[in-house]
Amino acid sequence: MSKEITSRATDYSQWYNDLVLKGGLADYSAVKGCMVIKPYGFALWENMRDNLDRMFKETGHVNAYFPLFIPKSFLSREAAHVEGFAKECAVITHYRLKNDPNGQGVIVDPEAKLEEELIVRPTSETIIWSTYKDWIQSYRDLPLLINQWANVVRWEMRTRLFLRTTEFLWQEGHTAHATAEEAVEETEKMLDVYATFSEEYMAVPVIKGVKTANERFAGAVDTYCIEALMQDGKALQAGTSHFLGQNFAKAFDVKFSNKQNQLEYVWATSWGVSTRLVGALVMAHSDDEGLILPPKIAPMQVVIVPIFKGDDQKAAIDAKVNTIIQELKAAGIRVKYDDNDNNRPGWKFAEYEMKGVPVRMAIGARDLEKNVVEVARRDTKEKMVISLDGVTQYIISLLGEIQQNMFNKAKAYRDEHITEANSWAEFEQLLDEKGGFISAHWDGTVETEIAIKEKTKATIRCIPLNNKKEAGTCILTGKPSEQRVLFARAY
RNA sequence: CGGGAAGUAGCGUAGGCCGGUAGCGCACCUGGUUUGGGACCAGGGGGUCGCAGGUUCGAAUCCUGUCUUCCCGACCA
Repeated sequence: MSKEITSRATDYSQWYNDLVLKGGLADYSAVKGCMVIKPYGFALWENMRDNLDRMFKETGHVNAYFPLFIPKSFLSREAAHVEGFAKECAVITHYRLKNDPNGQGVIVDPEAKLEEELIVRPTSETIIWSTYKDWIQSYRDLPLLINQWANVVRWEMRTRLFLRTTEFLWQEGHTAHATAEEAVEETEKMLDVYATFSEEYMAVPVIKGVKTANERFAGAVDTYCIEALMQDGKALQAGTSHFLGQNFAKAFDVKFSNKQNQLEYVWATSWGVSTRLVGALVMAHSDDEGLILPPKIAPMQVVIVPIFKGDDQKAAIDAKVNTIIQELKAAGIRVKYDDNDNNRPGWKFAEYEMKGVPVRMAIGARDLEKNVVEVARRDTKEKMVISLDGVTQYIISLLGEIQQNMFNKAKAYRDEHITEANSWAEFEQLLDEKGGFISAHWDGTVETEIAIKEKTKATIRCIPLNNKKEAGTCILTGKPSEQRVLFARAY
């Protein structure tokens, strides 16, 4: 069949592409590096977005929206920031087209050149801090806790569906505080929100940590991150939360009067997660038969497939299924009844397995007689025959069990793939033969970090929060080290 | 951006070297039989062969350019 999926063992990259394309999440588009997010994929993103949005609001944040375009000069106000993003910015130079005088089509009107070019935002710190200057005068205006849901553009050389696209959807929180302590607290609080969301909703275990100076966000004092592990043993940065110090306040001259009526620069944070999370979800859980989606964010949690001979049986099944659906919906469960007659049950089973629907119910005349239904769970592929009495309660607890099982399985895999290396030979062997996170001593210098990356393609994913101090020697240079850090090859 | 591969109907592909009416499977439409793990029979529709030039009486096929995708690099909060 045309919908066969490449196995993970054959070609992991192709497996991932197959799942995204054949699972109906996204498609390639006519624009290089940009994808079309299809309804099923967007529904998944919406469920992520809605839960995150609620969590942001519960922690005191409000939403706003800032422009897509940023004056070129803004970007260069913060030196490290422009350094980090300059190489991947789309630039608007003109605002008008005209008919080509020499033939068909249209050309850029050379008379419509902009006085100052506009950058399509790769991130919004600059446009937002230029605005915050007008919003903040007093300590009474702080903290300012704002989030925006937006699209951004980063002109990457090599793109991959969801994991790295030229345009992507994300949220970016931008907060302003009176003290460094409060800003750091905010940075850590939002990292916790991300970790909670990832583990409790996506069922993807993450390691919270801090980036090294070399991996830090352009313009940040400290970058916190959550790191997840994919089934091929590569790490994926799933979210970041930055303590920006006073860098952007100084760049955009944002000061406030404190209680003593002294002017001080404002302290800042920014934090974001993107549609990349969809890629993380796919790669963390799915198998060679297709997607496996966690119940809490699956667009469909339950699909019901009728099995019938003739209209009479169909009518009897419809009647029963309608009462089941009403009960499930009343319990807040997202359920679909697929009574489309174009495809037979076997086709539907395969299709919904590919789409990763957590629970499938199949019901036929035989079941009606016995007052039962066949329930199949996607995560373990087990099938159970369940009494129709109390089936709603059963499904509710089953969805909870699937959610928990998916997390447990991913966590067991992740935990098995955090390995200590105590020598260079061991480090290289682990990278090539086992993958995953490697906990090893590092002498703390950028030079060593880069040297290791050049030799092995492994990077320091993070220094875990609450890392225990432990004297040792750097695996590459043998110089003294005070703690282990986590290395991995990463997306 | 460098190296490699590819683009022919919605999807997967044959044909290309050696130029001469574009074929097959799945999907789709109509009718019928079916329905407990990717149904079957009969009939039918859909293509300027990625796009733009060029060579030629004639181009899917040869030449040039260009766009897009995939794999490996470089790049990447």
